[in-house]
Amino acid sequence: MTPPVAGEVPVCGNSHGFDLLVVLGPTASGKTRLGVALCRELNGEIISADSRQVYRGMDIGTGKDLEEYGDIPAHLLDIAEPGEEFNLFAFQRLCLQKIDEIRGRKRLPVIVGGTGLYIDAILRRYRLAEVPVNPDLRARLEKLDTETLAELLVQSHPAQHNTTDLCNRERILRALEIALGEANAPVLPDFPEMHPLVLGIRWQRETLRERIALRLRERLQQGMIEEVAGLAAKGVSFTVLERYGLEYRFVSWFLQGKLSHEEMYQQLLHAICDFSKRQMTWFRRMERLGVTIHWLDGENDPLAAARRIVEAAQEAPNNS
RNA sequence: GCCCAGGUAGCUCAGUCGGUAGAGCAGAGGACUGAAAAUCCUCGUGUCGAUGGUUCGAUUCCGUCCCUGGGCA
Repeated sequence: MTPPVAGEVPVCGNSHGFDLLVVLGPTASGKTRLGVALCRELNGEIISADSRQVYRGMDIGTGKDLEEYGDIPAHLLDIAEPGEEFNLFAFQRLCLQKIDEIRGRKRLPVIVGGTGLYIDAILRRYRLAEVPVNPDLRARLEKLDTETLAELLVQSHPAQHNTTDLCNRERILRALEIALGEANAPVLPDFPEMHPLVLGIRWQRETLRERIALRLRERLQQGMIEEVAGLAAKGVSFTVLERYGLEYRFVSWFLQGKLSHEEMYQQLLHAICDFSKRQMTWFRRMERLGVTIHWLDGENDPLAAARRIVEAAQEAPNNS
């Protein structure tokens, strides 16, 4: 097989192949490495789809692996301050913008990440209206108790998309804000043409667990605890840190004396393994809802397998 | 060799005054369009160590044997 030469890769506007590459997988599966390698061969740039790596200064705990990128451009990393809000809407907007920019440079956008919801929002084209925070509305809603708010949401907007968290006051408020504000939102721009090729890395559970444990030990040696302590010293409150991912939550608890070092390690390890399972559940759901994921065996040279799939896709007419 | 105590779910154990059993942990599956590394839901059949006996019926009672701890020699 002949690896495509930079510049000759079909990137957009053509009727064959793909014009967007996605590399997904659970945590510690080797997404970044594969994404970077494919960028080198396909003249690509990476767009990170990771809800935690957007924050500056949170490197070790989010597994940012900055040294792996080398000269490959990586977008949507380090774009927010800890404490700042970042969410699905912001991701989708920025990601679509980056896809457009990268295509403008005649290069291939390569989305790499493990946040299933974010990737799904791109691949399944969620229609998200732009609804900013509305302080007046909030002030009025704040007076009602949570149960009333939930009823209000369910009754007035039975079709509201997010059905997960009716018991969470903050989320109900936001859902109502969106539901009530949607009518006044600016008209949504059209979704760009996309013919995505989606690759997924997967491992035997047992092996992935070993990789997660190994990586966690490495991160502790690299100074993960010091990183969290440093953020706390700079004024990022533990309340905020505890919301920014498992590493930050458990290390914060350790720093506050709520857990011993050993407890922190064990509980964190367990939480990360649980999380990787939930990620896989999300990917399976995406498949069920129509996204084709080409699975690569992490243990068996995923890059070579990816090359084969890419080559086959470049020859086939797209049909997305 | 003798005397105790045990052998029940992947692990730690509970229980059945005889009617084939259930907790915790571990594990698994799922929901989910604005905090998503979030939030929430569901899932426990296993020769009850082996083999005889008593019994309508034994994982439970009795005998023998095997294994694992501990003690005595």
